[in-house]
Amino acid sequence: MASKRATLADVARLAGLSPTSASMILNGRPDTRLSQDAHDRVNAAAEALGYRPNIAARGLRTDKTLTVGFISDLVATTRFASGLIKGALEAAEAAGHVVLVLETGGDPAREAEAIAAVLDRQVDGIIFATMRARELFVPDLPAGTAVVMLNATNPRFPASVLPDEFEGGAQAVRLLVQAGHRSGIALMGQNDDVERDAFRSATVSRRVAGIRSAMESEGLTFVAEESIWLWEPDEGYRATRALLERRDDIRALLCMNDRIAFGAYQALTEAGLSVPQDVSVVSFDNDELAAYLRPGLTTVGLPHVQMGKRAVEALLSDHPTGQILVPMPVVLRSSIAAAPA
Amino acid sequence: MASKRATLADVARLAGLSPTSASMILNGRPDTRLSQDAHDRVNAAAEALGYRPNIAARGLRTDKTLTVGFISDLVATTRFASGLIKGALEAAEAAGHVVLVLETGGDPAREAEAIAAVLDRQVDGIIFATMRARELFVPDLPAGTAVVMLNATNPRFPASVLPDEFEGGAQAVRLLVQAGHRSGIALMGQNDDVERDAFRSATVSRRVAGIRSAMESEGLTFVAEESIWLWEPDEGYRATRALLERRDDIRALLCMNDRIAFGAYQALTEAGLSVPQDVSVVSFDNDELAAYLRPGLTTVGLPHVQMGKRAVEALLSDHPTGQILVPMPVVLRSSIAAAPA
DNA sequence: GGTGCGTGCTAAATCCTTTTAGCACTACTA
DNA sequence: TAGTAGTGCTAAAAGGATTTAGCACGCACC
Repeated sequence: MASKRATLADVARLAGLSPTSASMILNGRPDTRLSQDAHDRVNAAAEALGYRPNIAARGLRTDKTLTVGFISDLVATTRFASGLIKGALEAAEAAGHVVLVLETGGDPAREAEAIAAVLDRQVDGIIFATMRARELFVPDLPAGTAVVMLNATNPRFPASVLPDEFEGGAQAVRLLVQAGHRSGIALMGQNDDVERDAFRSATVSRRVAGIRSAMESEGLTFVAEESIWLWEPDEGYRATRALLERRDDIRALLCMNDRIAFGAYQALTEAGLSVPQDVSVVSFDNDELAAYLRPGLTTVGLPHVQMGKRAVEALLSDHPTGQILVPMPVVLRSSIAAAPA
Repeated sequence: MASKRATLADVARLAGLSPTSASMILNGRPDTRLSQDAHDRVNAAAEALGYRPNIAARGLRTDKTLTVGFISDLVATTRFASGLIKGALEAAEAAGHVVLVLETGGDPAREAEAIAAVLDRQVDGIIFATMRARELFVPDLPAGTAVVMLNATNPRFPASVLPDEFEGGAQAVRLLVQAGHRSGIALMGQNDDVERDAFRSATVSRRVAGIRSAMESEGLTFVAEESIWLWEPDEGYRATRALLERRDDIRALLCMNDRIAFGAYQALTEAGLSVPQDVSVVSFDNDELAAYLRPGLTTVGLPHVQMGKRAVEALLSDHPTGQILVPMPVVLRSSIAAAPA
């Protein structure tokens, strides 16, 4: 029904003023000496016509499109991705912006395409997100393009948002220590001797560093460190089973992620050990999984939504720069019990 | 470095022609009588300057923005959401379009805002997506706006994309029947007597209809139907436990979704029954979960990605209309065994 | 009575494309 | 020799906003 959108000219005409005046009034320009009467007439006219500015036309003149580009390697794989997107959408909405989401699959050609596509649309800034934090290659961009790296880093773009993995790693250790665990703690998923050269991601190494630092300052050592190549339930199951066959003094498992912990649960159950009475378990990520397990898995979560939010906020601030470390929330459930005295 | 984007005028100047000619040549206008030489010069100039058209400016003139709006109630909750988005992005990319993603949380006010925001940006069409298929209320839109409902329906907008739940439900039944199960089958999550008035969603009722239809045409009946209010692991666990205490003739569980099945696994394990030797399990959705379980859960999946894809394809077709039912894929894992002869 | 100033408003340019209408020229026809 | 047709190209408008520069008027002042 609504035949055509009203334009500024329509509003001006209805108010009996020039488009210039209408524009100034609707934009609340200060220092303009238009009469109160003119204000009233324009506002009434805009209201009556349901006027909304055409953002493309405005952008042509002002170079602001109230739109940001979100270019991600993967969108659908993990809950991580959607959390980042959700956070970005929230912050954008709060700032009256809107988000163009593109996926590259990590393919440089698609990435170049994606960049071109958002640039063609004159976005106000671009967020580059990766699902596994890594150093991301980014092709050349016109100077002055605002860029924030999300869960990624790049030397050319100083602004980045990352989870505070070091502190998160330390917190996981402290959870066990606070419950009285000082011995029989195994680290599942990481063994520096084996994996020295296996670069996983920038953030994982910080997670490990945080873990080791906290262990050291508590004066503790792991009773075992199981290297796990693929951090998936199957591998977690296998590694835990092997560990339990070798030793009978395991009292706590510090798992590098929830999927490993999931596998560990199964191995523990099979071995007739119950969580947390016999063995406490703590891990990382706060996957959907962690809530489904019985007993619920205590885990140090990845703050996806917060990260997405902070990234957009940084992007829309005057000069996005510096590294933002977002705290990882401790999600307490029921997988840690007090160590036997 | 790149100081400013080259404009069409720059290209024209470099080629020694008018912007008109440059535009026509670059857009491959037929029936124009510009010389081969002119073509060559313009193309060379565009190449040299790295010219890319400003889509906003073009849109101003042509009313095409190569952009679609994707308005969803939830973005981050389920893997479902990201699957839909991923599919939409893929199809859009293939068509040279780009996607504006907005989230409304199901709140009518935010929904109205979202619609206004995409309309302000002159999108070529809008997709309304919901995470639990339902009849979605949509405020008035300017006539002629292309709209496709995704996982939702609305009488005012005839085009919609839905999973083929009827057929999917039937397939789940057939999986059991093909394995020889003809008795001792329990339906977990649905009992018509109890839930007659509890409207879950348009698609769930079709799923149920498909299940019942297939059971009937096989001449079978359920040995038990457990109503489950919230389709989460905890409830699935509880319901299954209760069922197993009541009866000892259960040979197969048809679960309404994977999370119920997950809870059922736990109850079965506790009862000393193994999947699939003692009890076969089949369910719906193909959650991430389903792959993590041991043994892997055979499930009739929701075709998220396909659905997102089809929705955008429909939207960009001449006249989006009609209901598109996307087949639900059977994902075979290891949770169904042959029934004892 | 000329100058200066404040007041209230607008014409026109600009952003970058596409598109309509038509110009200027040559070659050919009648 | 005027008229027609074809060829190769362009001027200018349009699309919807913002912004710069400045007009016209009334009033006070010396």
